[in-house]
Amino acid sequence: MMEKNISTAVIKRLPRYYKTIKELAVANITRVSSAELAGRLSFTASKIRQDLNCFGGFGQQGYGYNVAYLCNELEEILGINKGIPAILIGTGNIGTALINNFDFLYSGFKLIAGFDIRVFNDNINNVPIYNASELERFIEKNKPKMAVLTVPRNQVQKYVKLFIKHEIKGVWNFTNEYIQNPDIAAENVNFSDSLMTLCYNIKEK
Amino acid sequence: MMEKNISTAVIKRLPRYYKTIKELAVANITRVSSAELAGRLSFTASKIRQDLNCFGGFGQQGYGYNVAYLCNELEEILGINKGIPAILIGTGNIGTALINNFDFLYSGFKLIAGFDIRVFNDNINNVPIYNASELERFIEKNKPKMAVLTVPRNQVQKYVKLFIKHEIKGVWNFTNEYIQNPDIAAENVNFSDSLMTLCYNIKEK
DNA sequence: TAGATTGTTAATCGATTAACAATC
DNA sequence: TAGATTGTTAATCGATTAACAATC
Repeated sequence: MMEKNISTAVIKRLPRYYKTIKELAVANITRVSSAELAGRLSFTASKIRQDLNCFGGFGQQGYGYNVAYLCNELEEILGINKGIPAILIGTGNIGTALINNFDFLYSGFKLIAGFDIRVFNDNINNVPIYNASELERFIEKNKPKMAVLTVPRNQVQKYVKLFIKHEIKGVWNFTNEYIQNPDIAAENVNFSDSLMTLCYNIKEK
Repeated sequence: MMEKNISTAVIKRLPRYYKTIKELAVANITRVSSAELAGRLSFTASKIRQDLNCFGGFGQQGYGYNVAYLCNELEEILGINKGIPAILIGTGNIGTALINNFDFLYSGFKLIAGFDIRVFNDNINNVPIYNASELERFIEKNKPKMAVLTVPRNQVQKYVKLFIKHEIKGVWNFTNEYIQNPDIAAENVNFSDSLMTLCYNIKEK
């Protein structure tokens, strides 16, 4: 919680550490060295030791890291072991695909409802879908802490304002509008940025 | 083409420059300064000038940048004005959502076919979908340069090998397996990494 | 104890910002 | 010409890597 200023570079690597360690844990491997992790992740061992040390000394000289212990610690650090309540706004193609297929719980969230302006009391993959007119009342009552935003970009600012008002702490943003706001954590998933970057890199091949 | 080693940090910002400039062009704005762009993008003006200068002096002292000209140059640099032929493997939920909704052409690609092991001669949103058994023959004949990969992760390595063999230059990777291979450009879109990062950042709020 | 491997400091490398001369 | 704003160099800041003493 009160870790002193971890750099965003480190934070972005945490999920990769977690997943690799989790795989080892599932495979019943009990210990691992930074050098082994380095091989699996194509990072340097030095970087891995330095990154993990931002959060405490999880390893042991001459031994390495205990897999089960490190796995638990990373779950704690990321905060993905709590099933934080989340909602989704906009049940179009991408929204629906996420509800149907994405394992929210694995990444730390419990999807408790979806909303759309065109829907009245439906459900997708056991997630209840309500009309957008119910949104504020639902938030007040159920206090979700995160919202997935899969709506047209012209509606983004309206929803961001509403999220902040109701103390939603984070937004997983699939619109093409960047969200950058000190009052709410945002992850901007931008397909066209990603694909344009690929286009550039293809040229260089 | 032969630009001298542009850093990945710069390359990742190019799409954002392009989109902002494109919007100005569409709005019939003819000139823009680095300071104005800085305001729109929440970058520093200095960074913007330095980034753009990696590719040449597009601006003019005392004037700023000509929007239409810069827009064209950025299209050229990114290479998004060519409609590079692309295919998609795996027409599950996310694959289908992309075919139905994503504007490939806007990001530089023309989606010419989709493939799936469970499908025989179908089509989605006017894109023909073939059985995966047809894949190699199709590639040989139509020479796509990019592949969207939306298959289960245990099939990733098989397809990467096949892409390289047939000189596909880039892969837009939606599986949970990271692709990092000197023989093919890869953009790894990883939903759970993104969401775990958001989970971490929510805790800090 | 000897070997292994961490934690951590110092050195290097890269990216960002500041500053200003050049020039439109 | 005077004002504006770029292109570019130098300074700062941050992130990565190397090295090794500490220690299990």
